[in-house]
Amino acid sequence: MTPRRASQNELTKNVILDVARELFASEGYASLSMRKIANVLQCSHGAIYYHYKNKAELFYEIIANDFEKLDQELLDVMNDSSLTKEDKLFHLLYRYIKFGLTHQNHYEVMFLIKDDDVKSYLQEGPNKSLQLFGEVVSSALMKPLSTKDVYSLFLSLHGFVTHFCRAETTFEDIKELAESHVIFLIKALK
Amino acid sequence: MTPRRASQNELTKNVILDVARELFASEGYASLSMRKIANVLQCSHGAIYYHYKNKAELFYEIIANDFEKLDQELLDVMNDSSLTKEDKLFHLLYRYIKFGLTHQNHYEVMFLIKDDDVKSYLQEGPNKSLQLFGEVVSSALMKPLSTKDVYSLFLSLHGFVTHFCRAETTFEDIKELAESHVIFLIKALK
DNA sequence: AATATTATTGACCAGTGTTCAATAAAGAAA
DNA sequence: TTTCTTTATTGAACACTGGTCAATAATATT
Repeated sequence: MTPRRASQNELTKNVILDVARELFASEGYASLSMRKIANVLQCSHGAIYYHYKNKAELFYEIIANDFEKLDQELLDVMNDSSLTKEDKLFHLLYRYIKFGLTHQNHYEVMFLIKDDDVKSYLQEGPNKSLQLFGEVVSSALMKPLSTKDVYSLFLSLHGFVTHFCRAETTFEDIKELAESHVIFLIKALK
Repeated sequence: MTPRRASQNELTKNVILDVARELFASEGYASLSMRKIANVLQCSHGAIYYHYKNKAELFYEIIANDFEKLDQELLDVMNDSSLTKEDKLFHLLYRYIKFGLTHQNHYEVMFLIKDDDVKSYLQEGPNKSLQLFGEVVSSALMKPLSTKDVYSLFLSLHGFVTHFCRAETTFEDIKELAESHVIFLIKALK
């Protein structure tokens, strides 16, 4: 049996997470195998399973962070006192798109993947973000939105992000289109 | 070596397609393996590769059909003389959603799957449908739509379908929501 | 020093898409 | 009818995947 690694370069959750996060951002969920991660970490794939029950759990820990980042981003726009209410509304939607397209592989796991193992970990994340989204948009609009309208608005943004995630387009490439999409949606709100 | 099957129950593209289409509708792309199809067909999985280069090619042949069905559905609404222009617009959007949600696994491959093998077969399909969609909506709206607005409208519907595909919700379950989503989007068009 | 705990390994399992030599069946040519 | 060719089929093999687990090495505790 090969000797166990020295405690200097101990395999911790954090070490795994750092490596996995980076690989994941460039390779995506399906393409990134536990063995590939283990390879970069210079450990056996079995070792990862000591720290994480399975692939879905490992990836959820990465994603959980992203939901917080997304929520924070929405709140940041909301609390930016240099923006008018009108501008806030625009930027809320615009920033959502930007977030999705600059973290495409993350967005995929957050909102797109059908895999049951993955979904079992995604309980509050999406709902919480959706709720915050609704509150924040309502407040920027200065008019309470119906749940249905929040849904429509959110899903319309979601469709935009989804489409360009699939096409692996960068945000820079569709900036103008994103802008016009947001303007399009704001018209529906009035 | 096991004797080759009698020519009576010959393995043809059509036989494969029929079985694959059905299994695929209930199991989805990722979960349906070539071996499972072969199993139902009572042949070896290798035999399928004689007729189809790979899994993606087989599934594309199924999907190609679906694009035609979708296009036809849009045209049917367009040519329904019992509908006013206003109603046509509504039904175009509504029927798009209905189509997506009643053929979820098909929709997934048509517009959602990231897999490079699959995408290599999906060249004209989506673009052609999008173009038709734009023409047909413009005509129902009695006002030419900018490419950007067609995109926005389409992606907003797409987001709706995508979301409920992921959640594996039936169309019946979100009929009212679909209706309000369509109304929401029509507001943006005016 | 002996023992218990923790972390790691790698063989193994069942599954995947795909390839391909072997071969059986059917059809054409002699 | 016999030979040859073409076509369709099989199933072993390959390189992967996520996941499990007994063996064991390193570390902590007694």
